[in-house]
Amino acid sequence: MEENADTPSRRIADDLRSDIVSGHLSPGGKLPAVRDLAARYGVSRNTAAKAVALLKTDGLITTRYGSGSYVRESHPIRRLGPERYARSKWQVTTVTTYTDDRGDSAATQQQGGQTQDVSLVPADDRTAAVLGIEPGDLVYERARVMTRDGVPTHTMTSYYRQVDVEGTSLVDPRPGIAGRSGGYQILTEQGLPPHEITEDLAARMPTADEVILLDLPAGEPVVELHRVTRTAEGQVIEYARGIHAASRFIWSYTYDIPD
Amino acid sequence: MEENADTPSRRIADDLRSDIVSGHLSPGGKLPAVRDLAARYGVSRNTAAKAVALLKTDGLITTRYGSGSYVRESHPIRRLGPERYARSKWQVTTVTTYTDDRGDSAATQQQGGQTQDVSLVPADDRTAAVLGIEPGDLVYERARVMTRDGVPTHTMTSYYRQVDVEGTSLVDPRPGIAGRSGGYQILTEQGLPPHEITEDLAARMPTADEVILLDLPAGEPVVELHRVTRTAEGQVIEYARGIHAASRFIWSYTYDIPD
DNA sequence: TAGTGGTCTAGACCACTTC
DNA sequence: AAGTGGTCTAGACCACTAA
Repeated sequence: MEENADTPSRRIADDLRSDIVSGHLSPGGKLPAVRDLAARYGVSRNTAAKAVALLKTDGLITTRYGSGSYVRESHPIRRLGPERYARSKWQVTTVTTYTDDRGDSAATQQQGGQTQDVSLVPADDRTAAVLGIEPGDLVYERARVMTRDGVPTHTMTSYYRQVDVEGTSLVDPRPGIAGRSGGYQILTEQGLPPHEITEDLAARMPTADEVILLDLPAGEPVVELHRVTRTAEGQVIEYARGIHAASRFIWSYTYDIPD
Repeated sequence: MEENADTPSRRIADDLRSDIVSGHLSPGGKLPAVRDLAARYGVSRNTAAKAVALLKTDGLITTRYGSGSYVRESHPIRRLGPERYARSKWQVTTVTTYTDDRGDSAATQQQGGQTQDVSLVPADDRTAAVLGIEPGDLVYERARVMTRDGVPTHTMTSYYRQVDVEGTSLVDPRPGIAGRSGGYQILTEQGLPPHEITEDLAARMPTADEVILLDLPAGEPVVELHRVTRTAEGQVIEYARGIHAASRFIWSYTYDIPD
């Protein structure tokens, strides 16, 4: 059943792997140095390094330059269901504002585990098609990077038609209102209450940029999520794209069997 | 912005990568031999091989032992929405049967791009919890491997309570009835019409077994899908687990924003 | 300063494919 | 038989971390 290349580097990697999964090496624990592995197994340093590299691309360990190799800590997994968009979570009746302590002049702000950056950009083909405008037309882009416990977990970039959000606090963001899911609140105030969501999901390996942005360990895939939000009348009011570190999420959907 | 290690192997890999994305090397096309790359760049064979290995783990190329390295063909992507479970697709009124030409005696059969294997197995903890039975209780396991154009795309293994399907054609499978989505038809005949589905999705790197089973190229993630099917009364009638080659699918879900 | 991961060279052997 | 990918050795240098 097993079609394993029985090579020294694979054997060393397998030994280390079973040490990890069996718990002999606990998360955060340090692996033997590559030089030590080489000596213990009687192989060259290069071969031992290759074994460690295998575990790295498998996402089992992380290496810290000049420090050592460590068993990767498994991150808490968050389950994402439709309830994360529930009205009760973003619909506010009394607007509570609070001032920004640090008084940033830039549009980028740190607030509650996310950065936010709003700008006016020309729509690309996909965005234009979804929002029902022409490619190149200006749209408001609201780019966010969400973090949890100081670790970046995902990005989410929303696009709005200019006419839909012009003059709102989303365009000139102040803390307290344009936070998480604040977009839906603003669209509701604009007479465009969101009603229906379509989410498309695809998994792939990250680009080099995404590895840096999300601080992804080697061997961690990402899930690319495209979200289209419509009103009850079917008008598209938001198009959003997000990149999620795969290991930190589970998506969950419940629906009736169609006819 | 770019935090790229400027090493020879990276540089070679980058050159090849831009040849691929620019189209100078078309899908299915052959890359220069490692020895040639080494000579052209004036590096050791080892270094050139490392560059090729980088592209391989990125999923951009495939290597064929003893033959060469080739630009990976992009597979057609299938969009998966709830409509794939539509009643009209599996509910049959007139049962059409046809005979198995090859007359296999085994329970494993080839039919229309999928293998099927039915057996009675003890339920693991997760399956038991979902189906509402005790761990170790016997359940019917229906394991399938789906292929498309001769390429395996995903596995899907369903679990049924013994009492729910005993004596049906699912247990003693004959071709023509227990094909794709045949399980729902049988459950309906048993007085347990499926009504609601919950799907959980998670992306991760494949195990060694999955790489072999799905013939996955290096650097291709998988999506693990867990499906729970219930009747209108909320009774769980099927629990299924599937492994999908990520690059061949997009999942799509549409739902109303909850309150 | 000592230890560590990362990378490289030059040469070698093996396994597999293609002809 | 020739070409190719995969792996290995032995030794070297560099960049980074930690004390």
